[in-house]
Amino acid sequence: MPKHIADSTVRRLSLYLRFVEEALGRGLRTISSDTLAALGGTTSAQVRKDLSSFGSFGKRGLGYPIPDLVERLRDILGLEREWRVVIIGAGRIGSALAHYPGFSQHGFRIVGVYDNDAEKIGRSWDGHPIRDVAHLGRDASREKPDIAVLAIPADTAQATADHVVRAGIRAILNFAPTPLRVPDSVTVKTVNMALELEGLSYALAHKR
Amino acid sequence: MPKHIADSTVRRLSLYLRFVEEALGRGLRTISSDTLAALGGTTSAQVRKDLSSFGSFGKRGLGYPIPDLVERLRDILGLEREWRVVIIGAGRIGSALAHYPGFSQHGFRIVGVYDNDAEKIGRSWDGHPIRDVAHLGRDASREKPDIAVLAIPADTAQATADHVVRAGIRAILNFAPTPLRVPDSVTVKTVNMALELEGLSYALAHKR
DNA sequence: GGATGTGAATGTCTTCACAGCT
DNA sequence: AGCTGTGAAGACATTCACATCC
Repeated sequence: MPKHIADSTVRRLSLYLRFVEEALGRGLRTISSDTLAALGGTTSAQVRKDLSSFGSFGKRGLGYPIPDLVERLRDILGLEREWRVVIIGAGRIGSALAHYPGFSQHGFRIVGVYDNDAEKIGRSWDGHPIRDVAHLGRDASREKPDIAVLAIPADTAQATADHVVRAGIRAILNFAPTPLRVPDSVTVKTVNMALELEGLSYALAHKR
Repeated sequence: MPKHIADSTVRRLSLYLRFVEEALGRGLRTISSDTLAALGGTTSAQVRKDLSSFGSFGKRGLGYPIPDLVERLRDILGLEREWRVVIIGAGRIGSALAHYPGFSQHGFRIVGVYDNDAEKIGRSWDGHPIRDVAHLGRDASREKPDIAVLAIPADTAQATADHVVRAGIRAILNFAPTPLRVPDSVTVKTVNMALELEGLSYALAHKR
C-alpha cells in the first residue's frame, strides 16, 4: 500500500465500484480490466495500476472476482461504515444532493440541516428541522458529524467553513463557487458548476 | 497561442476571472500574480504561466491591468457571447443550476426545458414550459441550443446523450453519475456528486 | 525595486510492453 | 491462451530561478 493515492485514482475507484456492483447484481463472477476500462472510459493498464496499488487480488487469465472486488473497493473507499452528514444551506442544491440516488444508499446519512435565514429556521426541510447555523458547534459536539456540505453563497462560504472546522468536522463538500482555506487536517472537495459551464464555453469557443 | 490548453488551466482561468471581476467592482486598477495566487489557492508562477499562454499583457513591476485582464479572460473563455442552454430533466438538480448565481449573469440562457415524464410535460418549471424530450431534435433545428444539461438518472443518460448529439448539440454538462460516450466533436463535463462524497469518505477513512 | 515571462528542472500521472501466473 | 502485475518510458503539469522590463 503506497504512501499516497492520487485524487484521480480515487475517483476512478469510485467509478469501478459502481460498475462492479452492477455486475454483481447481474450475477457475474469475474470482470476483466478491459471491461472495466470500457465502462469507465479509460484503459486496461490504468485499471490494473489503480487496483494493484492496493494489492493484487486479480486472477491472471480470468480477471477480478466480482464479490471480492466489491468488498475490497468498498473497504478502500471507506464505505463500509456510515458517515454522518450535515447540510448547511437549506436550499435547492442541498435538496438535490439529499435526493441523489446513492447518497443514503452508500452510507451517507443526514444528521442535521442548517441555515442562517431566520425565515427558514424551525421549518421542516425534507423531513429535517432546519436549525440555526449558530448552533452548529454545540450540536456537533453531541452528534459528531463527519462531513459538512456547504450549499451557500460564495460570500459567506469561508466564514462558514471556519465555523465548520472549529466544530471539529474534518471533511467539507463545498458547492459555493469559491475555493476554501482550511487546515491540512480537513479535506475539502469543491464542486463549482460555474467552472464546468465555463469549461464548456471555452471548448465551444475554440473548437474548430 | 499554443495548440492545446489543459483543462486544469481553463478551470483556473475561470477562477481568476471571478476574482478579477470582483477587484474591478472594487475599483482596483492592477492585480499581481501573487494576489491572484493567494485568492485562487495556487502559486504566482502558476498564475503567470496560465496567463502567459495567451500572450503577455501584464506590466512588469506593476501586475496585470484589471480591466484588460477581465476582457481578455472573458474573451478566452468565450463568455463575450451568449450560450443557449437546454435543461433535460426537470428536477431538483436542473432547478438548482438554473438558479445558480452567475448562470444567467455569465451569459448562459435557458432556451428549453425537457423531460420524459408525461406527468410533467406541459407544466411550467421556473417559468419555462416542460417539453417532451422526444421533440428535442425538432426544436433544436429551430432554436439551435449550444449546451445541453443532463440532469437525469444514470440509466437513461447514455441514450439521452446520443439523442442530444444527433440533435447537433456540441456540449454537454452531465449530472448523471455515469461517464458518457460521445464523438470527439462533442465536449462533455461530468459532475458526479457521488464521486466527490466518496473522495471525502476515502480521505476520512485514511487520514491519520 | 518590483513584478512579469519563460526555459530548465522537477514532479506526477499515464501508457507501453512484457514477464509471469492460472 | 488469456489476463494480471509492474518496471520503464513517455507525456503532461507544476515549480524554480532568473533575465527582462516598467
